[in-house]
Amino acid sequence: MKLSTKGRYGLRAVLDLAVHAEEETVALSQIAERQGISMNYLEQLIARLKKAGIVNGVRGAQGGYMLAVPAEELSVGAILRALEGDLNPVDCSEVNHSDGICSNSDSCVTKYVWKRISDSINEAVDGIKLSELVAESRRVQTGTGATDTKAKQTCGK
Amino acid sequence: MKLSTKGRYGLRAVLDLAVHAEEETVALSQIAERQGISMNYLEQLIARLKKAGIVNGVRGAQGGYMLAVPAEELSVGAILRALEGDLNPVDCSEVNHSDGICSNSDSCVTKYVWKRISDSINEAVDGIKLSELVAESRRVQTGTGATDTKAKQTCGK
DNA sequence: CTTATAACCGAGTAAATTAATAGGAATTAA
DNA sequence: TTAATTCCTATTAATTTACTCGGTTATAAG
Repeated sequence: MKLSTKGRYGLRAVLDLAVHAEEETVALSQIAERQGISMNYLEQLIARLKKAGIVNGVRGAQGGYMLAVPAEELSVGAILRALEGDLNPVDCSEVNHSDGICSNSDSCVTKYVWKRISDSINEAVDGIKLSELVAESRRVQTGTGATDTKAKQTCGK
Repeated sequence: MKLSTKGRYGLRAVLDLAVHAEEETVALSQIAERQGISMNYLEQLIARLKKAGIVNGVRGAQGGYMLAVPAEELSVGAILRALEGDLNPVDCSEVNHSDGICSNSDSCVTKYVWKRISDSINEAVDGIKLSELVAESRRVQTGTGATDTKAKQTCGK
């Protein structure tokens, strides 16, 4: 029941992009360095975000990436789903029945549980906008002046 | 972001035990057959449940397992945590800070997100009692008369 | 007392998934 | 034309999951 590095790294990458939104485009190499993530790997993550319409890429020299959607309108849920796939705790084709229960099998009573978990996760992440994280990030960084030091990996590694 | 078979099979096993609570003890072989799960593997799952004080084992002939706690007092959350470990989406030692944020690193802003997810999952599963599932199970089975047929695996496999 | 039954225990293995690496092709500003 | 950069696909390494297997211990019943 863990998020993979896709979700963890990927959300940080999008946040990095949002924090540097005034820079028009941000090269992947910059994000990779700031966040301490392999650039090759990050490339794969950003590809998912691009496919989902969350970021836009600009090719060629001086190119890079930018948010395709304003941070105020972008939910953490949309970002995580783009990176991780759906956030359901169990793959169950019938989990979306009207009542969440199929009448066929005893084992499917537990689907009720999976549906409740799924709903609560999605509700939580859809309720957080990227702009909230940007604001929090600025609050935390303010006053240190050490914005160019490589981010230490104290969690989520 | 998926629950493993530990959680999926294990919850079904506990539910099976609760549904057959009048039988004093239930042998693992019976649960395994009814639920279509390998007995050897189930053994490992039940060991976790036992360690967590959720079930009791009775050794020897005519032995088996029984719930250690009434189904009304047993939450799905306690069961899943016993089987899966904590239900946090990210292992982060600092996630439990008073405000959920550490002032050290930019990357830790995302901890705010992990904490919100974590809280919502735990709230959801702690709010479901095993007895609710037992009631639902009886409701679904009523009228079929086919209680001895092997449960079909239509989901959660 | 013996035997069958069933919990209990730990090691080992196969399969799947995740995380990452690597190499190159296409595009574009300077 | 060249350097920078995205874009694309394949391969490999590492980790985790999902089991299997072989045994030991306890106990009810004959």
